[in-house]
Amino acid sequence: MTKNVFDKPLEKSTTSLIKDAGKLVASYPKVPITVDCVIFGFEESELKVLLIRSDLEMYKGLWSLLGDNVKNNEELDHAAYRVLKERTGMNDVYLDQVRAFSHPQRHPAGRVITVAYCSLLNIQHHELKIYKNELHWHSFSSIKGLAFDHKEILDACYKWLQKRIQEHPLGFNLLPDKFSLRELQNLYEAILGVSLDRRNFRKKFASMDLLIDVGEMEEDVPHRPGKLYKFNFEKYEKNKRKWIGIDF
Amino acid sequence: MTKNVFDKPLEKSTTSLIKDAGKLVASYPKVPITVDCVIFGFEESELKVLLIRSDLEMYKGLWSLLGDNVKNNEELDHAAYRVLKERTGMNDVYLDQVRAFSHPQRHPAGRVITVAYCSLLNIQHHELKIYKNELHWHSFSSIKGLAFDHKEILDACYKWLQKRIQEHPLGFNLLPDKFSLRELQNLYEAILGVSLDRRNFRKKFASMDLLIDVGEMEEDVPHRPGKLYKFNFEKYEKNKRKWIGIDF
DNA sequence: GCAAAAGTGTTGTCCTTACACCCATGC
DNA sequence: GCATGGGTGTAAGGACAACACTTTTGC
Repeated sequence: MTKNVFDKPLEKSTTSLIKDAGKLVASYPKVPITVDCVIFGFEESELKVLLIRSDLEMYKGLWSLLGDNVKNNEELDHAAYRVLKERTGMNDVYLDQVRAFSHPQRHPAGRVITVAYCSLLNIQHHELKIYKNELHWHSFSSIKGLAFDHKEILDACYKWLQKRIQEHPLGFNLLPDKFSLRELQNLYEAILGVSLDRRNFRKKFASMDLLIDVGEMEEDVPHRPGKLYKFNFEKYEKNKRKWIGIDF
Repeated sequence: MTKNVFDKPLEKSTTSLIKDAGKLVASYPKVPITVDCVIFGFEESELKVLLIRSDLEMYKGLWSLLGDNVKNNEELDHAAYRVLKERTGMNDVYLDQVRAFSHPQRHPAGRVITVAYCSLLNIQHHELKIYKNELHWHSFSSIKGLAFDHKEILDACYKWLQKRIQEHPLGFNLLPDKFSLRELQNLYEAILGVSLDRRNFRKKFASMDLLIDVGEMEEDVPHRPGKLYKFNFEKYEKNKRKWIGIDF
């Protein structure tokens, strides 16, 4: 039994209230915070990621995620959008927070905590406007080592993506406005790392009734052209699934 | 077109590598970091949460989550476990990171970023050993306002829990070792906020074949006693689901 | 014997899976 | 005409939802 003056749970403690919260917080250790953005794209049936060359001498030659420090009084979300804007010139992109990484040795210069953000975007739609530090798309599967712990962050975001894409229609952000069912299927197969039955895949999406036939066909393909569709975001938003089901 | 010296994406940039990473990081703004733990329990068919009285004068009388600042070179996970240990005396509890909260005004004393952790535990199993700041269990549904932005954090963790419990057998951490199907169903109903068909619920768990009949019955119940079960964690770990299914 | 919850089965519907053939186009 | 992928249907099996009655126990 602890001999504590507050032994009885429900007794009101009136002693030792802290008046100067500022002083308290001033006594906390302070840490540099960064955000790192994992930007996925899709092209030629392949999942891609935006990387830049690390500009640290000690990581010379290695690639790294798009990141920056978080400014004074800047929200993490804002910092992530800012990084994306500054590094790529892109707007109109949605970012999701994945999680924080805090190994004390994760940054060679001492402790830096980073918060990972993830996004998916349409390579055709979002032209890179800034190529500083050799910014460009890398095939996801070819990525071996990265600067810092960025490989670990990337892998965590990839798992996040795999899960997320099965529950939300994120995948459509990776495709052109108008896409064929084959492209859609390639996307899912590439991200989930499985192959899917074509007929069942098509039936699945047909039954969801969330694809709009735009009345056009593929062009410049060396085989029979497929129909083009776009995703019915409005309908999706209206009928969002209220999911109840125990499954493990 | 930007007139940038690195216009060509694939050209190797050999200029302006940063030699002194320490200096760079030293120039980053630094922020006090805290962790906050949302500890869920379950008792008398009700979802509960551990709270303490805020010890800030300005939040006098309000309840708050269990939190503390993150120490120098301390991992976030470690800090969360430490808080739990220090505040409750509990060991052997799993914590999951939910996400970071970073509104610049979320802490009255200035900017503090917090990372929320969530856990579920068996109230019977984990006796509170420390009652400092009136630590005790609160009925989740009765919680109105909390200090700081802790209500927002709590709500985010509740949503996280609802999703999580459908995909992972977390719920069993909230129950006694041996439990009846009724208790299990009460748990799911309380957390998901729905009512479930008893027969279908039992069939579902029967078909999973993850419950072990311990050959005992409930005692001291004012009605026909039910069989007691325990969860087969080993079998679950062996057969973990490889889930592929598009559903939104 | 009454209240309260335990325990149990069937049926219809829907979703998922597995599987094979003809069609349209470019070359 | 051949290669390439587009487009389609069906049957079986499994999961899920809806639904009501009998049993056991405490009081």
